[in-house]
Amino acid sequence: MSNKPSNSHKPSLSQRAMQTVPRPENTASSAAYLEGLNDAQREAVLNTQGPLLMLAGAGTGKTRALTTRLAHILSSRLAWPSQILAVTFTNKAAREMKQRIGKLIGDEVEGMRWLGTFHSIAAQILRRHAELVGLKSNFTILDTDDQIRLCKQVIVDAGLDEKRWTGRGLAAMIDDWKNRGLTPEKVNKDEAWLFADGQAIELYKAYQGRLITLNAADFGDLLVHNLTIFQSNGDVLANYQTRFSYMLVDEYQDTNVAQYLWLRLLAQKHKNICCVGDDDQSIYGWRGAEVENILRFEKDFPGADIIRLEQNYRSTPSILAAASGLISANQDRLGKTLWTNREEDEKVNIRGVWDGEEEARSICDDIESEQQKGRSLNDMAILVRASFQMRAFEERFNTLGLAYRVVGGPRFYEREETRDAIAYLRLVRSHADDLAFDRIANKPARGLGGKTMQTIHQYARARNIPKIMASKMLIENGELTGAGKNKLSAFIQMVERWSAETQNQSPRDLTELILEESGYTDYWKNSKSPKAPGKLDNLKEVVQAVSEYETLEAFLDHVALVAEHNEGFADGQVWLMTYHAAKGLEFPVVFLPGWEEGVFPSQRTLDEGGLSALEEERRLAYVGITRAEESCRISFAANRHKYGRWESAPPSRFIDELPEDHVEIYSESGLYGNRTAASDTLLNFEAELVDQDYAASNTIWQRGKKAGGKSSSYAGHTAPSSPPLIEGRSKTIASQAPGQSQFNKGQRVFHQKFGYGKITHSEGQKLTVAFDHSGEKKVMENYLEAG
DNA sequence: GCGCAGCCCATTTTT
DNA sequence: TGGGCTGCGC
Repeated sequence: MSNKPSNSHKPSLSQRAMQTVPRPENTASSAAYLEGLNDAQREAVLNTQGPLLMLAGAGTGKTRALTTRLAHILSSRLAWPSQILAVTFTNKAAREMKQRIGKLIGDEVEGMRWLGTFHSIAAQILRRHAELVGLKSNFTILDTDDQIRLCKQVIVDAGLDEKRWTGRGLAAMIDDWKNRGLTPEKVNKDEAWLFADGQAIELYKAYQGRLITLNAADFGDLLVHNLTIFQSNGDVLANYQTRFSYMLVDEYQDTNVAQYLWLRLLAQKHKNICCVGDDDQSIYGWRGAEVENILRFEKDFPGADIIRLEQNYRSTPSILAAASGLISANQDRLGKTLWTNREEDEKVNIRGVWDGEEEARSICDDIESEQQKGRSLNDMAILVRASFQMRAFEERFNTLGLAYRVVGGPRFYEREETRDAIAYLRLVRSHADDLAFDRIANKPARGLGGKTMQTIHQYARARNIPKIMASKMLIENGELTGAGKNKLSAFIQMVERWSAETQNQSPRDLTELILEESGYTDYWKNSKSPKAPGKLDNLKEVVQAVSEYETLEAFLDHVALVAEHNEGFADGQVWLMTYHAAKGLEFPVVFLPGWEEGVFPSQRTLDEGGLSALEEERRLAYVGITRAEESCRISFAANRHKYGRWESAPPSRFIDELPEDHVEIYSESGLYGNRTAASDTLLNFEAELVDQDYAASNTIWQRGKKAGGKSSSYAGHTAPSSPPLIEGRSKTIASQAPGQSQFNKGQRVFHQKFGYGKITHSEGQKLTVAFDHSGEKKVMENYLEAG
């Protein structure tokens, strides 16, 4: 756990951090809110002038320091609430910050109009100056799904093959540019070849043009339009620069280039910008976050002070040591030394098991045994790398009748029926919202098939007018006839009537009216889909959500920017979520299953990500371990049922990076000890490891194995009289009768990892196969299929 | 316009 | 393995 900042080119950072910045002589420094802060936190609160980087390790009381700082600025009258810009990434973080400041300073917090997410604040600014980028102030904010659909239209309109060039692909590329703050004019010409044979930038332009016609902005636009406005309207920028005398940014390691530029522009006048973050917890690189922003802070803001919060109040020494040891394998980091004065307790557990089912079973056994010892289910969490890993746990929970909750998953406002209902409201608000029109014009079916929609689309595109207008013209000039015409006409009349009703009815009543009259509710009532009852419930939820707003506008803005919805978790449930979802949370007991190569780090990362992606995976592991307060239990399975096939993967390289002194290995005797078919298989995959350069000569899990393994009673729990893990293994072994191979010499076979080959030698279940592409290898027969 | 069979694919997801 | 999408047939 050495504090060895490997970035030796930036020595001044650590040096600075060592220095104690003189505490300002300030009467407020004796204020009650400073009590109980440690030295670093106190400094972070009182050092208000000039740029400041607060490097806050996991569990070091970051939020406390940050909210106290704001309270201090306000109560010292350094600024009015309206002069403070405080940005977060999530609505949840913004809400929490507001609450906690409120506890310190009371109602004054209500005046903090510029406390919010990057996107909500950028949206506020953009609404004020929309005309400067060709929008009207009531522009629609598009979500990801709208973006993709619009991209698809742009691709089709450009006459490209929509199978080769997908909407999703174009949207991803445009997003990437926007994350980097690039308008079509600023994109490097070479990047035109990233998509559609050199037409990428043209498509980006076309997409932006469509957005203007639709009077819409996507998430990325909120920031990029702000930048455009600031850069070409000095007076507007100066206004905000003057207004924001203090700035505070949470989770700075997650900012993308556009957000960074936005902050830098705004901070130029007062330069009182405080960025809080932890480079070791940067896990959103794949979404455009640039760890570089935090690594480079000092250069960007000359004269910056750096404060490290390193005293951890969350975890035991072993957990901290494990996390610190692991993360020290990363090259690009500022380096911190987390420490704690908590008592040493249980070491970090590492357990190897036979397969995924057994992993779920053993973790659930642990959970039940903790529960019997009086621990609440709320206090335990299982964190996974990817959601496919959740199924095994959910199945096990259901079998045992253990209450659990999954955090994440499809969100309320992203569900089909919610989005449909919202599309109706959007269309009622703005008849120009073609994306809403496309979505619900024929849902429920009104006989408006692809042909009619096609005609409307082309007519509208040719004249650059909204589709509703195009529809009306097509009806009037007789280009549409028959049933299609009548149905379309009736639909438009309905929409217009609803729009008129906006004046007379509350948003809630209007929503109910629309869902009723449009036939949308009936559409689900008549549906035979097993999902229909749930969808109807969700529609009621939408009505409920709308009723909390005074205007349709307010509700729609909420929907666009606050994609979350209170689902109201019950108490007494085990938490199940991804590492990403767990960031910022903490639990007494944390289970980290699936530490195998290909699962964690993920296969995708191994295949194409390179070093930086691997480092991000490692940070993810760091985030996972540091969620644990008392007990952290890592496991890996020798075999895993994945995509309908059995796969065997070596333990994660991250396991070998954990410091030996702080971990304890519990491996089953059957797995590593006795010579059984199972252990042979393990020996075999160990051989494969050597092939692939994975296994260092003396890895942790091999040491565990050499030690003969410990008993399968785990972490001091009483082992069940008949260990449930036996069932799982015996079942698997039973399929392979010992001694006799089902394959013959010369037979063609297939192996998951090595592909096709021919058996050259057999010895029991150990077969030697000459693979077509991978050469000759010894493998166990249960990894082979007849080829 | 709908239903079904076959096909392809398969991380993480703050706004 | 299984969910989501597509293309075809009614």
